[in-house]
Amino acid sequence: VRVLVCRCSIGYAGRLTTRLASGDRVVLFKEDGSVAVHALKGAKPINYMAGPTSVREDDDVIRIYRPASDETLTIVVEHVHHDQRHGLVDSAVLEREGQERELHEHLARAPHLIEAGLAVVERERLTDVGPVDLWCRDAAGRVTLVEVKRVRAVAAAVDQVVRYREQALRNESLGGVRALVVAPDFAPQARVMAAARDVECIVLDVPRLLAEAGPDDLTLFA
Amino acid sequence: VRVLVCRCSIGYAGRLTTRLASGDRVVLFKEDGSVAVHALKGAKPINYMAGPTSVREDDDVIRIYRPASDETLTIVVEHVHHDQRHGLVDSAVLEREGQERELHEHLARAPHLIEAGLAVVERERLTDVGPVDLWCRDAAGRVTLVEVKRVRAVAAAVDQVVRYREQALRNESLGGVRALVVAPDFAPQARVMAAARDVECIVLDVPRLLAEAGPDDLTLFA
DNA sequence: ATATACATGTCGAGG
DNA sequence: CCTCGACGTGTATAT
Repeated sequence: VRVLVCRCSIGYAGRLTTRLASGDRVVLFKEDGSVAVHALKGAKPINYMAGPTSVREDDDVIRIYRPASDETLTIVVEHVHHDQRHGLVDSAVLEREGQERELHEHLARAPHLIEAGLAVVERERLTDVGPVDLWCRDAAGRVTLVEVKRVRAVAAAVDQVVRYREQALRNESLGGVRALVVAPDFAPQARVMAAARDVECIVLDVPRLLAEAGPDDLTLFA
Repeated sequence: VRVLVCRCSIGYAGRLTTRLASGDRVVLFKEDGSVAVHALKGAKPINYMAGPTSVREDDDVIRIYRPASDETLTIVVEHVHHDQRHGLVDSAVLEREGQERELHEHLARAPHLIEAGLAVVERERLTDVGPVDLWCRDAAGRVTLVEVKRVRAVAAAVDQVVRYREQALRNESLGGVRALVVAPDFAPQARVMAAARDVECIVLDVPRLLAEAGPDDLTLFA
């Protein structure tokens, strides 16, 4: 990895065109050909290129080209504060825990958290318009489709479950099909949409429940 | 900005939990409190924290905490290859060309690209369920709502313009309101949705048109 | 501060 | 290979 700290101007041309006037930045060149330009603020690079790329350096102009997508990043170096290559080794991979998939599993084991009498028939049931998170039957035996959101639900989440319901109605010609969105919190527009489309909003912060109880104790809640 | 090149192990706990075993990485600490951890591959940080944060360093353990979202990034430093602070200055802002916003402006100047006789009444017209990209009237005088996508349109884009149409019908009690999606390309699901909901799909790659002609020559196309 | 939509989104799973 | 939805999404903009 090469770490270049410099004052520079940067241009990008590819999916769009960007221009960044002169200023100090930290530029990382990695062995896989990827490049990341960090400005002084923000967690994400202000400019970047995915590898593989070809890097050409003519004097004070560094030109990074990515043939696969015909993108070019051009860095005009005006002053070098620091420039060093590091021979580094890293074989570790990032391990994640606590994704939406797990959420479904926990809810599938404790559907009463959503509603008394609810029974999960199938998880991730595939339809023509996408997978339904939880395909259920309620206490009255009605088909009930549940879309689970780990974070705040927005209008799009309501649209999503409405699509599933339409498809379910078409393919199964069932009497009434209910549509639910389960989320820790709902955006105002989502509430409006849900009311308009007859979708039920269930406020339920499963990650927090899991944190407060043990992962195996979800059945304790009601 | 502090640039730390080191062998380290990293843990993140917040919206989920991640763990990264020992390896060499480049860590950037910025003045705004944000932190970016770069592994040896990939343009984007493998771990990161948005600012503002508090950073505490006890011996070989660096703990970054973000109160706003109760997230913690923990870096256990095993070996320091390089560690340096740089006093940097950068007041430039990234200028982008070709964003969706600009597309609206161009289309507003050349609405005939969408359809002959179309007239733009208002851009970014606000409704209770979101802003309508282009609020227009067609040659026959009918209200016509246009949703513009810079990239391939998916089902959600169709849902979006349908929301706007519903709202328009409710608030204005207009006769017939047309709904259009303009995009360089449409996903099959989007086509199906559009047909089912009576939404028209207009294939139009405005960025390419702009690239082929000059930005001021859009009116030449028909 | 909150709410909303964009993004060079990027990434991974499923058919 | 394509199609799709999730993402620790992050980030800017408008209310």
